[in-house]
Amino acid sequence: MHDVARLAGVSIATVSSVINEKNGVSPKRTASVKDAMSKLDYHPDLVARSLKLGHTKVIGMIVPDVTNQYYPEVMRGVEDEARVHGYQLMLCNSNENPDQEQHLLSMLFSQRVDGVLLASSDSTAVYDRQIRRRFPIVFIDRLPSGCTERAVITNNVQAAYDATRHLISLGHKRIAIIAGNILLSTGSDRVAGYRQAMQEAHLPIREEYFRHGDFTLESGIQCGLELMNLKNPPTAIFSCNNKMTLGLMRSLTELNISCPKKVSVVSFDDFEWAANFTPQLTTVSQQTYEIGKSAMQMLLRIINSEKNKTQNKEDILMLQAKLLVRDSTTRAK
Amino acid sequence: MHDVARLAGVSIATVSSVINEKNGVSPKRTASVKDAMSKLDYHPDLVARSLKLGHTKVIGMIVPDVTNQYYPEVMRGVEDEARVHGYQLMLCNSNENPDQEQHLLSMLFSQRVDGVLLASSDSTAVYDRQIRRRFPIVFIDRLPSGCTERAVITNNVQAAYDATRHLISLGHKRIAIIAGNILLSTGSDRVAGYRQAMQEAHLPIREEYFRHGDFTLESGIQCGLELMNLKNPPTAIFSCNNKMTLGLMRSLTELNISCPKKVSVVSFDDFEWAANFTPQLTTVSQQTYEIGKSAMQMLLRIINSEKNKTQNKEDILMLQAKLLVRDSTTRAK
DNA sequence: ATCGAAATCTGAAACGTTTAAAAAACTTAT
DNA sequence: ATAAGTTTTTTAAACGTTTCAGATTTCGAT
Repeated sequence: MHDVARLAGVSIATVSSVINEKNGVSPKRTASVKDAMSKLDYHPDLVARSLKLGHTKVIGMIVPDVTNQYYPEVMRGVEDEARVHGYQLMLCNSNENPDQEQHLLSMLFSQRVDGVLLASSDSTAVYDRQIRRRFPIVFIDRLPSGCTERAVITNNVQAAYDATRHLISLGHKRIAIIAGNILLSTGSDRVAGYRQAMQEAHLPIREEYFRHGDFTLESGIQCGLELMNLKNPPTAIFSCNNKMTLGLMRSLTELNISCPKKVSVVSFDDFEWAANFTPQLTTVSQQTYEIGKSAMQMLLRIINSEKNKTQNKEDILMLQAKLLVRDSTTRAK
Repeated sequence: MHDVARLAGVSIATVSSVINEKNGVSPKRTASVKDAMSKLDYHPDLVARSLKLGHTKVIGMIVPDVTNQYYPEVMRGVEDEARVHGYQLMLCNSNENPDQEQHLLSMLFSQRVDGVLLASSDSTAVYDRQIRRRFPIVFIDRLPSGCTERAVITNNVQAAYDATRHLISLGHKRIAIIAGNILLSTGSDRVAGYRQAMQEAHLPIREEYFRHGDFTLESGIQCGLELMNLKNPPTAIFSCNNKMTLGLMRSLTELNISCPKKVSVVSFDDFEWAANFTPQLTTVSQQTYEIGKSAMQMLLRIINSEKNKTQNKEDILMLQAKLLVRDSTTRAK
C-alpha cells in the first residue's frame, strides 16, 4: 500500500479512499492510484483490514460429516447467499464428535469469524451466554435441546408423518422404522412423526419393528438384517436417513430380498442416486439448498442488527419436506 | 490481552510469552496468567497474530463442485492432515467456472492464506509467476496443461486402461466410452487409457461409440440415450465419472434396457451407492482420502521450504486407482 | 553485604489497514 | 488581491498481537 502511494505520488490515506470508493477524491488522483495498483499487482490485505475494522467478513460452518451429500447441498445455498453479501465461508467437519465441535467453535472464535452456522452433534451442550456472547450462531438441520430460536430446520415430524402415512395408505400394517440417533432432534422428530401416523391409524408399534441406528451405513445394514430375519418380518420399512438406507439396501441384497416386491422402503433424504438406480427410491426430500440460503439470510440479519444495535428476534424457521413417490414402495398384498 | 495482563499483574509481553509457551517465564507468573486468561475467557486474536507474523495458518481449497461426492472425500484427507499441523481449511466452490476460480484465487490471496489446493476448472489459465508468486499452489485431481510439478492426481490413463481391459477380457468388442470434458486432464487421460487398451486389442474405435459428455448427469443421460438408440448399440460402456454414470443408468431404465444383461457398464469413481444398489457397479476406485492427505503434505513441505528459504522441487505424485469388479459387467454373449 | 551472572520481565516498535481531524489546495465573490 | 467557503489531501492514532533490546529481579559465591 505504501508502494502504491509512493508510485502514485499520494498518501496512503488517499489510496485507502480509492480502494473503498469513498467520494471526495479527484478523478485525476483516482486514476493514477488505480494505475499504480494494477502496475504493482496490489491486493488489499484483508487481515489488516479485519484487525482495524473488527470484522472479518467470513462466517464459519460446522457440519458433522462433509461426506454426507446432505451437507454439501445446504452449503451451496449458504455459499450463494454469502457471496452476494461479500462473505466467505470457512467449512469445518466435526466428525459427529462433540469435543471436536467445541474445539472448532473456539477456533472459529479466535479466527474472529462474524458468525457461525452450526449443525450440532451435541444436543446436550449448553449453547448459552458463554458461546452466545462470542458471535451469532444459527443452527441448521439439528436443533439442540432447549433451543427456541435462531435455527432453520426441516419439519421432520411432518415429513416422517407423511412418509409413514404413505406406507399406511398402501395398505401396510407391519411397518418398521430404522431410527437415527434419538439424542438429536432429527432422530427424535422423525420417530415422533412415525408414531403419530401409526397411532392415528390405530396400528400397533411393535417393539421388534422399532430399530435404533445411528445414522451410519453400518447401522443400516445391521438393522436391516435384524428386521428381515424376524420370524414375522415387516412389509414396509421407514429408514430415517440416506446413509442408513444405503445400508438397508445392502442388507436386502445380501438376504436376496426384493424391494419392493417383498418389502417396501421409504427413505429420508433424496439424492441423485436415489432416482437412477433400481429400485428407484421413494424418499422424503428436504429443501437442502433453501435451508442453507435461509440460514445464511437469518445469520446476516442477526449480524446486521448487532452492528446497528437494533433489537432482533429470529424464530425457528421450519421448512417443509416433500414426499417423492417412486418404485421402492408398493401396495401391501 | 491487556485485561489479562492487568488482572495477572504482568505486562502484555509476558502474557504473549505464556500463550506461545516460550521458556523463560516463571511458574508463578505462568500460573497467574493462565488463571487470568480463563477467568476472562480470553482467546487470542488470530487476525492480529496473523498480521504480525505474516502467515495465517489457513489454506484455501478450491473445488469445482462440492456436491460431487469425490471432493468431500479428498477434503477429509486434507482436513485430517491439516489439523495435525495446526492449519485451517477455507473451502470454496468454483462451479466449474474459470472466472469464478480466478476470483476465488485473488480473494484467497487477499485473505493471505498460506497456500492453496486447487482442482482447476480452467486448463488454459496460465498459473505462472503472476499467481505462483503469491502463494504455493498444489494441484489436485486435475492437471492444468503444461503443469509438470506440484500436483497429486490419479493415474487416469492406467485406470481407464484397466477398466477397458476388463471389458475386453470379458469378450466385449463393441465398447463405447462416455468421455468427460477433454479440456481437463481427467477427461483426456481417461480417453487415452481407453484408446490404448482398444488399440492393443486391435479393436476399432468406432466414431459412433465415442461420446462426449461434460461430467454432468444430464450429459450422461444424453449420451446413454444416443448410444443405446444406435442401430448397432455397444455391448459395453465405459463411463468417465460418477455423475455421468448416474445419467447413463437413468437412460437405461428409461429405455428399459437391463444392465448387465444387455449392456455392461464400468464407471469411474466409487461411492457408497455404487455397491448397494442394483446393479452393483463395477467401478474404478480412486484413493480419494490419500489424494487429499498427500496433497496437503506436499503443500506443507513447500510452505516450510519457502519459510526456510531452502530449495525444494516437488514432482507430480500419481496415485493408482483400483478396479472393483461387481455386477454391472458380465461376459459378452 | 556486595558483585556478577543468570533468569525473568517490560517498553516500544512494528505488521497493513481505516478514519477523524487538521492542513492544504482550489473556488468564487468581493 | 483577499477572505470565505469548498473540496481535496495528509498526518497520526488506533486495531491486538509478537519480539527484541534493555531493565529489573533473583541467586549463588565471595
